[in-house]
Amino acid sequence: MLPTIPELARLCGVSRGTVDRALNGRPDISDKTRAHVLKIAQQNGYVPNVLARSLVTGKSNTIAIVVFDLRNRHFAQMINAIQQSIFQAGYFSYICITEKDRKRETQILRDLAARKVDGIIIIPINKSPAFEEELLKLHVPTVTVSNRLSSKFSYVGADFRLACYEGMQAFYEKGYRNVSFICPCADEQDDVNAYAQIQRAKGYASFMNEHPEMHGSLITSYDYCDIILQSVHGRQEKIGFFCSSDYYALNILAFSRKQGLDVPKDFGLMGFDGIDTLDYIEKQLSTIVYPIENVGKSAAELLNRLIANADAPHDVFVDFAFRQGNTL
Amino acid sequence: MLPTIPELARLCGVSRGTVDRALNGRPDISDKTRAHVLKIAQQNGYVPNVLARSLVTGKSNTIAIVVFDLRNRHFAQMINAIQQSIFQAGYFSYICITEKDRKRETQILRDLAARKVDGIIIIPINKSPAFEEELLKLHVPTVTVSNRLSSKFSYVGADFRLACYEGMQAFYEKGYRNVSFICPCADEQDDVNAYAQIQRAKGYASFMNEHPEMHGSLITSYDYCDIILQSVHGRQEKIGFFCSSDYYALNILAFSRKQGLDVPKDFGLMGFDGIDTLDYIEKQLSTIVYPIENVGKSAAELLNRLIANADAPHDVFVDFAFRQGNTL
DNA sequence: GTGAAAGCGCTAACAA
DNA sequence: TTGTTAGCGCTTTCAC
Repeated sequence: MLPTIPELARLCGVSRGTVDRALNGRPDISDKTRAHVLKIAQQNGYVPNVLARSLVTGKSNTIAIVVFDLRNRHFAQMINAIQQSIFQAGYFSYICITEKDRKRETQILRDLAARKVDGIIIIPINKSPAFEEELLKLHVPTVTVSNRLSSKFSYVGADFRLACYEGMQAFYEKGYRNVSFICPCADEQDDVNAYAQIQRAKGYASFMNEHPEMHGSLITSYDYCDIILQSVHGRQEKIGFFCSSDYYALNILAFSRKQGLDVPKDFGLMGFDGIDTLDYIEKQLSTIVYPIENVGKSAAELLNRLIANADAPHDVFVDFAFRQGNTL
Repeated sequence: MLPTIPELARLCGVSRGTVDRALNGRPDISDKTRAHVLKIAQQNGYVPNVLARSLVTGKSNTIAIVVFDLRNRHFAQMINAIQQSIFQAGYFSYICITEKDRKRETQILRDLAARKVDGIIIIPINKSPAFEEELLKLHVPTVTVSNRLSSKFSYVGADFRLACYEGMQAFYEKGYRNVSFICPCADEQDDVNAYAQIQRAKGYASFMNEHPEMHGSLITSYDYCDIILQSVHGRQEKIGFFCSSDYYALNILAFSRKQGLDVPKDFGLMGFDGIDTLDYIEKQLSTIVYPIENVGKSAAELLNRLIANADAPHDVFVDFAFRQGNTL
């Protein structure tokens, strides 16, 4: 349907090599022939076949972004940032959603290798050594984000542990001596990679360890709203809840609205991530801002360097920041 | 690095054709040879080269989703729904962001044709006949979403005009006789495709025409918050604002919180789309729900049929629904 | 400055 | 049942 190089060659009365020279701005061709070929190509709506080109060059100019969700604001923001970076470099990107299905993730990675992607940015949901080995065997430059795999893979993230430790300090300074940490993901099966979440829980635990005067617990149940309701009931002492993700905090705020609870009067609340949905709600949620746009940008740049075999840091840690709202 | 078919053939001591038969479950091969080839392939980490396959079959098993934004909840939800549908059919998808840059959109479409995508789902930002012609010349099955191009292209959307007309009825029944429509996008340059937005504005206009007792205007300025502030000031009569997108309404709610205005006491507010961010805010925004997941699903199914040359409706209109909140 | 030919890795049609 | 071969559309090398 669309013309190919041999076709243009016939139309122009020159050889395929000459057409190639004209089309791709290569030297060793007269201005006249070049102009002619270009005109004919244009007239016939010539579109190069990138697949054929990739087959011979070995470069597909495609990268893949593998995440387990898209509805979460966080991922959309990150993907957006990555796209900005790579588009200029001429890359297209596959977006792949694993839905926290480990098998699916494995399959997707295999498929991506079959499609000869030049690189992969992934928030992995697997973590087994077998998985790592498979990923390595694909021989595709890979950057892991948020969820760490092992030192065999480049990583972009933040010091989540320290971040939560500092979040706890904020509670402490505000006079809270009873703070629980809400982190349902930490409870998932052993074989799921929840690194980022677990590090956050560890930061909490480490603060609690160092402060025996503190009370509170790690809440790994998805019924955290009910648990909060019970904990708050008839209590005098200041009590706080630190969520490992803003989404939990948003749910809690919606819940307390319905229950007639007042934050921070009835309990203090803090989130994590700093998603942009927070801009629209009535309270300013205190949270730890994990600058996901920077993460995306860094991951893209790192991957670029890996692909180009250029010098690149193995890991990149972005700065987080505590943001004071009015829920503490 | 990774083995290819000729390599496996050598390793197995059979011909390339036989390897192909084994690998792709084709007939005319003994169980024994098949098993042997499969084992060797597995041992050597064989991964097919999909590019080479596509080159010969003429099918890339890839579709593209072209939108102008990703940060908007709406698009993320739609992409998610599309992915669900097409993944089962074995497709991968490129996500392309045009950022409302018309040239960029044109370039992206050309690049997609060069990559031999099997189909395209697009919320177009161009609308010129020249653009349509270019798109047609690519000979790639295409489904337009929300923003209509012309009858030359399949379309998935809703009757936005009727939707807004009905939205106005809701205002009317609540006693509002002064309602303005906030639709900044309607003001964009002539050559930008803002079909969905403009249809909404038309629904408003048509209601206003039929009801001379109504007052109000079409607000196309992005300073709509200030305009509201002035309009509301010292007014007795019930006044309402109908936004062509929930995002405007969310901004207005955030603004009125700051200004100490009370919705719906000081003014009535209605949005459009029903994005899921609404679940987290303190008010229940009255809105028109445009079921974007259905849109995504329908678009994917329609595209599938177009690609397969199967019977397919030319256009699909999904049902919208007015959702009563507490902002009227 | 231009043409001819090999080959990227695969599928598919035809021989053996 | 298996092997051989001709492309898919392109890049690249080498010869003219």
